[in-house]
Amino acid sequence: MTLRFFIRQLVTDAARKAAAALNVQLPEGFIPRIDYTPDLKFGHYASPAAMELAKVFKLPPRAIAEKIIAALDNAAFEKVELAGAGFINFTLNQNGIAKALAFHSLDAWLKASESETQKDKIIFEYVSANPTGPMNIVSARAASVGDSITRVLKTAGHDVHREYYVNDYGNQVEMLGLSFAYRYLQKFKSVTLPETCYQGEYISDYLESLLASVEIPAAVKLSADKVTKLNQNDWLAEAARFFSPLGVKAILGEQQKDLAAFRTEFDNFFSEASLHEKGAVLAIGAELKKRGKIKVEEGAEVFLSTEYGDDKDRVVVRSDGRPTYLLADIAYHNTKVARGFKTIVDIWGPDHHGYIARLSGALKALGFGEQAGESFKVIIAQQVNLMENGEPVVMSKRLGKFQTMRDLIEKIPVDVCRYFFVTRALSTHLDFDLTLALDQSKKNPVYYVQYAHARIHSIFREAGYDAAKPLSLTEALPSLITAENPERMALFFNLMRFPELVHDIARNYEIQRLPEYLYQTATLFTSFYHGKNNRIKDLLVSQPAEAEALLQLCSLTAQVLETGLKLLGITAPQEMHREEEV
RNA sequence: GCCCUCGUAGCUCAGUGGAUAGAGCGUUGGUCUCCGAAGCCAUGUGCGCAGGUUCGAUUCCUGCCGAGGGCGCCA
Repeated sequence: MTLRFFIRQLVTDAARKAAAALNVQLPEGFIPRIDYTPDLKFGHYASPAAMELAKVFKLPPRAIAEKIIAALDNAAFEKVELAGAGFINFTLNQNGIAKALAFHSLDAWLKASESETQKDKIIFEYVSANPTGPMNIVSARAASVGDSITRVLKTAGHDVHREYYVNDYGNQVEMLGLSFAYRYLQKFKSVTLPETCYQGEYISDYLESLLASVEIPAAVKLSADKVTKLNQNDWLAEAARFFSPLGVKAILGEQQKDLAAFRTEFDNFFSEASLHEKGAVLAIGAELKKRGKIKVEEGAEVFLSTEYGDDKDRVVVRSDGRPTYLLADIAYHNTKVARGFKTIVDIWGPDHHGYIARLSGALKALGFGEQAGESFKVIIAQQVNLMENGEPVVMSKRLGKFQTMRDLIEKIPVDVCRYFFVTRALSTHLDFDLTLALDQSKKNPVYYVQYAHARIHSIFREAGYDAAKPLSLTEALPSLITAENPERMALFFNLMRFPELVHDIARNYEIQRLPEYLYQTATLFTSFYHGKNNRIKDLLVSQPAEAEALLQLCSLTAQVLETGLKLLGITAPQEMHREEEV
């Protein structure tokens, strides 16, 4: 159980008693807010509950706060004070603090705190890059954020499914096949690649590996002799059909390699083509029609998305009878509903924001969201600007060393990439500073956090402890936390917040708060480490019991840093080695 | 034209409607006989403008100004 949850229960009880005594009704489902005090000198936690209740109770906040304090079970508190306009400040005593430490390790504590989560079945879709070329930097950002958020959701106790939607159907896939065909033809004959084809050199590279590893059927196989008497258009059509699925497979394989190198995992890669093959796409169109949400205009079937706040109605079946991408996406999201997910979250690229209204409208039209707890949320991953020496890096072909996710991974360590990508809210533009990313000094925050972790392991090595095994936390630890040792107290209460932060992020998806927290933890630890009274090496001789307790504090810090970094897909090294400057 | 994101310290940015708005970088000055100096300590006249909602607004709403991005019977 987290301390915040514990206090919230006590305040809820007290507010209920206060309401009964005053003969007023608490608002339906009232849950008092429990915040952190702006400074530990005010106490450890604070609640503005009395201010929130002022209107309902028709009393001044301070008067309500007094009633709540009077009704509060205060066994866990050293003091409970009324402050400011009506804040209730809580200072825990050692019994209270020990509540959180009853689990002896961070893992056990997190596990026990899962019960505070309203467990949900969540599907998270992210990256979903088109299988027509290498992934770009925004995909890397989405991968990093999606992966980290889902790790947090799991830790908080949710049932999470991570999915990648593969657009392996339609025009662009045919165009991909045609691009391969042209590149193949170019090996024997000078032809110009049409503008509609994929221009990237990577097509030729993939073609070569395909030619080396796959049996090419006679109808497609070319030779110098055959090219002279070729019916070019017929051959191109045939060859495009042949290369199309192979090209998708090859490119998807490369994408998966990059994702693995980036330590991002998916539970499933969902094929769009599989929906078309099953007839699920046209079937969902029929379902919308049955529900009266389709009109026919110039021979095309049009979804009435304006009924759901869209700018205009959207074509879902073209006048020639072929479904649009939107209809396939509706069918895809319908499978998410059918698979029993209550919370559906998508991370999309910046070019898709206009798409939210029509898809969420379609889900509403199909009845999703009518039941309690059902929600559909889209997070837009905004663009990434690469910066070098304070100047934007132009991503032109000529200058662009950093056009793709792979370029990025090859140049910048994954630990650094992943840290940088999660330091800003996904929905805001991100300047990615390559100069700072390559900097191994203190300027680079990820190394600062890792350094603090490594330093703790160094302390354990020096003290003759096995650093690989976390120390079991005992009641000796809270006894350290006294006002005479502000560094210990600041560090300790920061550590107490970690499980609370996990729950917050699981609720609001604001992953950027985690790297910020870890940096803060590293700073507080380093201050503690330099504190005159905290020299474990000396205390081991003079005050072995206190040294043991301090080692527990260090161990808990290391567990928090390691677990936090792991949630971000970043390693927690036990020793740091700086690469020599060349 | 419509939509999205952003405007906080010299710079890059934090800040689930609450108490004295915080970090890093940069600047300047201290600091290693001592568990790792990738460190620590000190150093600041800042919420774009105008309304509104609220007991309370940097936070929510509206308008304006400024910056970036996006708006297909492509996927």
